[in-house]
Amino acid sequence: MIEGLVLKNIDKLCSGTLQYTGIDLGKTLATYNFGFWYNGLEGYVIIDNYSPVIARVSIDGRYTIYGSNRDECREYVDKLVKILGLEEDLSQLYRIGRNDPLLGPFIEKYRGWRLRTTDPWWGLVIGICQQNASFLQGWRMLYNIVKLYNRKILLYNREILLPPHPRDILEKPELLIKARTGYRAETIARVAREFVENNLAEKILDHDPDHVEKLLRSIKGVGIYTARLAMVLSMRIYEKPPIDRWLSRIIIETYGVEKNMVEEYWISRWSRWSGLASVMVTIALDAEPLRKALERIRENKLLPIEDLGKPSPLTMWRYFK
DNA sequence: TGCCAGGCGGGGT
DNA sequence: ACCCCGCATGGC
Repeated sequence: MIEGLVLKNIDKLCSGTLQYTGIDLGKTLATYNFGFWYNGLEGYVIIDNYSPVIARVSIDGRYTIYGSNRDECREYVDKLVKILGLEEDLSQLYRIGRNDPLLGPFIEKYRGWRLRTTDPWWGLVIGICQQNASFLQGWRMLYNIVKLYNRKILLYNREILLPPHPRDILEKPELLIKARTGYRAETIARVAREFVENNLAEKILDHDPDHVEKLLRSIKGVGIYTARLAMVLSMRIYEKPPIDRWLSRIIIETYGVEKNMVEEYWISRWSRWSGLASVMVTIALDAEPLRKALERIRENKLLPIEDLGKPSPLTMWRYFK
């Protein structure tokens, strides 16, 4: 119990229905999400994590937006559409990947799936927590972070958790250790400082891949993988793919390419969609550890398994509540 | 018990 | 340009 904590209450601003055919909002909301933000029927989408604006979205498309500034509602709906990727045209990617030995089945069965983006700060934290750890360990760190910082807002008197503000990290860096992030805590704190003290959010607005990658990599502890994953997850910059040891091995085994040619091959295969393809592979193979993932590929089990018995990108919301 | 895993930087060559 | 190591933590 934190003494004197008063939660800000934000109001209902507007509501409506998202009319987009061919989009599977359930899968879009479910992927890489926690139980406190998605329950199988509806989810909370954080439109602005700093002066909080939140959308409640049900899988049939109905939405309500909560915030403090009623005049901005139309702009918030536009942002919601962008976050959910509702207007992203993936037809070229589908054409390229139709018969792909790795992503073919996923691309066919999950046509309605879209990448749900985060803000750059949280995208970087996600990337850092994946460093040198299993999928499960990384997402447990993220879960611990949200729970321990316990940043909340009241939506019409309903409490909703939010990711910590970078300032929260600078105030209580010790909670990162409690969240079991280990040596990653220093990197997360450095990134938080970049946002608070050096206005990193403004600097990366131009979305030029090389410029953004260079800026992010200038932070100690943020390397090529973390920078690019954050670029995919928060800015839809797909032309510089994040390729970790896991995906690298998978590409080597599946396509029979040499180790030093992996990135070049992946980019040439997926054209400007290579970063999104990287994320798709993790979903298709349920983010299984390498051994098991390679086994799945050999057995041609290239679609997510509904009852895996353990958390996967699509089902982790059922486990982390 | 070590050893390793969806990285990274710092040290060597 | 490489190669190699240590690093928090957790799983096996």
